[in-house]
Order: sequence, then C-alpha cells, then structure tokens
Amino acid sequence: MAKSQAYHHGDLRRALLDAALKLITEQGVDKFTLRETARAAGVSHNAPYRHFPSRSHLLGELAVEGHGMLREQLLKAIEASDGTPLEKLLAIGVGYAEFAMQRPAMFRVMFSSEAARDESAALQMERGKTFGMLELELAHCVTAGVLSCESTSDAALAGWAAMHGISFLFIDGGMQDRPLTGGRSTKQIARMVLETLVFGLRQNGTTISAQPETTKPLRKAKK
Amino acid sequence: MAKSQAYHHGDLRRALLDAALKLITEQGVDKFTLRETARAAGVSHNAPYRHFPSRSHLLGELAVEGHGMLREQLLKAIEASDGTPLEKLLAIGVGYAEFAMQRPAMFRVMFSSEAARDESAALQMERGKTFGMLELELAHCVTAGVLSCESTSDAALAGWAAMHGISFLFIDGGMQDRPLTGGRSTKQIARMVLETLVFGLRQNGTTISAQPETTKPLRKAKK
DNA sequence: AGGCTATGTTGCTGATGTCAACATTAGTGC
DNA sequence: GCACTAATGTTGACATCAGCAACATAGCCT
Repeated sequence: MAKSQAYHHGDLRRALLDAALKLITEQGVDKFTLRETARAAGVSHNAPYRHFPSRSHLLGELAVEGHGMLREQLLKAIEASDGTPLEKLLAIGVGYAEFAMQRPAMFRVMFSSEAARDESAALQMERGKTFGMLELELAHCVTAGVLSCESTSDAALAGWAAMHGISFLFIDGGMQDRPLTGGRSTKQIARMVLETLVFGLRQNGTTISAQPETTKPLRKAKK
Repeated sequence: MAKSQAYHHGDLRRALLDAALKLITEQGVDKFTLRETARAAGVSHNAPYRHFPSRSHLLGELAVEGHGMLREQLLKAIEASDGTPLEKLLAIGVGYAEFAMQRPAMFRVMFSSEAARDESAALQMERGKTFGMLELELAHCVTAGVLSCESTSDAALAGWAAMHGISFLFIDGGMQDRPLTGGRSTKQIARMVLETLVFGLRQNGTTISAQPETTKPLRKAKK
C-alpha cells in the first residue's frame, strides 16, 4: 500500500479534493489556488487539469461534497435529539447553523458564486435534497399537530432562510462578539431564532392588511 | 470644470470607487481588479495605491458605502409604506431583500470576507446602524401593541437573519427558478417569509421543552 | 511485443497584486 | 514671482496565478 512515489498517483482526484478542503479550511478560501493545491498533493502545477477542467470545477465539486457532509451532520443531529417531531425539526435548524460555524470556509464555498458557475445543476440538486429533509420533518410536525401552516413548502423556506441568514451573519463576523449575543453560544442563538419563528411575534389580534400595492399603482388596463 | 486631462486627476479616490462599483455591478465581483479599476478610471495601474493601501481596503470602503446605500433605500421604503408600524417594519425587511436582488454583487461585497479583512470595524458599525433601524421600528410595533416579544433585540435579530438568509438564497441562485417560488416575485417571497415570522408556526397549545442539554451534560459543580 | 490512452510534467503566455524608483504637480513660505 | 516639499501619478520589475501546448511515462488491451 506504500504509495510508491510512482509517476501515477493512484487517486489524485481524491487527493486534490482533500488537499483543497484542507487548505480552505485552514487558511480560508482566498488561499485556495490550483497550484497550491497541487503542491499540497505533491504533484506538478498542471496535474489537476487531468481531473478538473478548471479551478471553479474543483471548487464546485467541493461544494457538492460539502452539502453531503452537511446532510450527514443533520442526520446525526436528528438522531441525537429527543425524537419528538418538533425537536427533530429544531435539530435540523440548529445543526445547519452549527455546521456553518464549524466549517465556515466550506459553508462559504457551498454557496459561493464561483462554485455555482460550473456546477449549478448539481448544487441545485444538493440544496434540494437538504430542503427536502427540512420540509419532511416540518410536515411531520404538522401531521403530529404541533405546528400548523398553509404551506409546508413556504414554512420550510422561511425556516431555511432564517438559519441560512443567521449562519452567514455568524461567519461573516457580523456578530461573534458580544453586542447581540449576550454571551450565548451559537447554538443558543440559532435556537432562539428558530423558536421566534415557531412562536411568532404577533400580539393577539394582530392582522396584516392584504398585500398592499407598493410597487406600481398603475394597474389599470391590466385584466 | 472641464477636467483638463491633467496629470492630477482631481478626485481619483472617488473615481476609483465609482469605477469599482460599476465594474462589480455590471460584471460581477470576479471582474473587480485593481488594474481593471485603474484602467476604467483612466490612470496607471499603480495610481490606486496612492489612495488605498490594498485591494481589500478599496473593497472594504465600497462595502461601507454599500451599507449606506442600503439604509437610504430602506428609509425610502419606509416612507413609501402606508405608515402603520407593522407595515413600516415589513417594508424594512422586504426592502432589504429587494436591495440584495437589485444589487447582488454589491450585497455580496458588503458581506464578503475580503472586504471585512481591513474594514471590519467600520463594517461592524455600518451593520449596527442598519440593525438599529430595524430594532427601533420593531420596538414601535411593540409599543403600538401589534407585536410582542421578550426581547426586541432578539426578535430583530431573528428578522434580520430571515431576510439576510432569503436574500442570499435568492442571489446565490438557490431559487430564482420555479420550484419554491411558484411564480411569485422576490418581494412576495420576502414578505411571505416575514409574515411567517410574525405569525409563527405554532399550533395552539404547542410548547417547547426547556432548552435541552444537547451540548455537554457535565454541569455539576457549576453553581 | 506493440500500441493506445490516461495521467503527469515542463515550459509558456497574459494577467494580477504589490514594491521601488522616478516624474510631475500643487501648495507653501519667502 | 520662486524655490522647496509633500501629494499624486507613472514606469518598471517580481512573484504568483490560471490556463494552454507539447512532451513524457505508465498502465492496459490485444
């Protein structure tokens, strides 16, 4: 198994992805360079081109793998919960934010525009899978009678947005310091946001006027 | 006033920022390059260094200006609302997402890690100002009795996260196609998310168990 | 054995961020 | 008016990067 420093590497593709992940994790996305990655894998600066057509393709593949890692972690979080539908749902949300905090560079890659350039279809699919997990668990909550909503899809989207947003706010350094967190952990903040979503902000009796015409009041001839 | 093609530019600093903004807006952040920016401003490739110590500093300044633009737009959105506290609040949220959609590249710069590298204090301040607007308007809702929450700060954070998240999901192409949107506009989606937050998902009677001990159950000697 | 193809390598080009040295201009005190 | 100085731009250079082309090696198939 001693990878005899042969001309052929064995599994350079895998090695490159690993090296790239390591570089990105340890030194940020900026440090990711095809050449640096090749160096880390112990091959010449052009070897990566035998496995990835371009830098963004490699990044894209990495992003796809990241989504896989995320889902694995979410599944573990679900298992670690107390098993009630609502706690499972919250575990997904909190797990999402925790993943972002634990692997900020990877998380950023997963949603970077460069990674999306050449792997947008695959990434779309990956995001869809994750969203599916979320929506399913939310539907279970509705079935179990603990939550209610008009559209599980919309509700799941709202939840996703909330966790996606808090994740980025965290890793962008928007707030790992005191002002808003009050000493609470990421996990606690994420959970607080989710609970706010679940309980809502409405004072008894509050209603919202029918979607007002804020854009263009020139709806005359139309229809 | 005819800017006589003099050796000195007059206000190169401003011109560089404008050129950079234009490049980024029109051709994406990737296209932003000190040299390209200098070219667009009609100066040599090293002139920018007389005004910005590095590429990331320029980007950072641009990000700061972006936050200013965002707040201006939010103020306009508030004015354009029907004036009730709740509609003002919703206008802020929806306006945030709309800004992100209208200026995706700028929005990305505003939260990019590179811009944060050298201007993190200034950016922190900018984000704080925006958050302040949100929290104040939310407090007005509470005062007016249309919303209720334990902590306006937490509630505002939840709202910010939701809108920040939906904004990034939109501009990252996570969903400008049909599946989730169902043909609705950005504005409608953003509003739906906000309304979900306001109304909550709770079925009457749902409670959440006291924050479970998911992290470390080793809380013995402590107090 | 002979040849084909996948995989790696060396060398190149055009572009970039940044440094150093030089050039020009705008104010300043006289 | 006029020299001096700091501010502002310019030219030239270096190391690095992504990507292209041409070449080298090794595994595999017949």
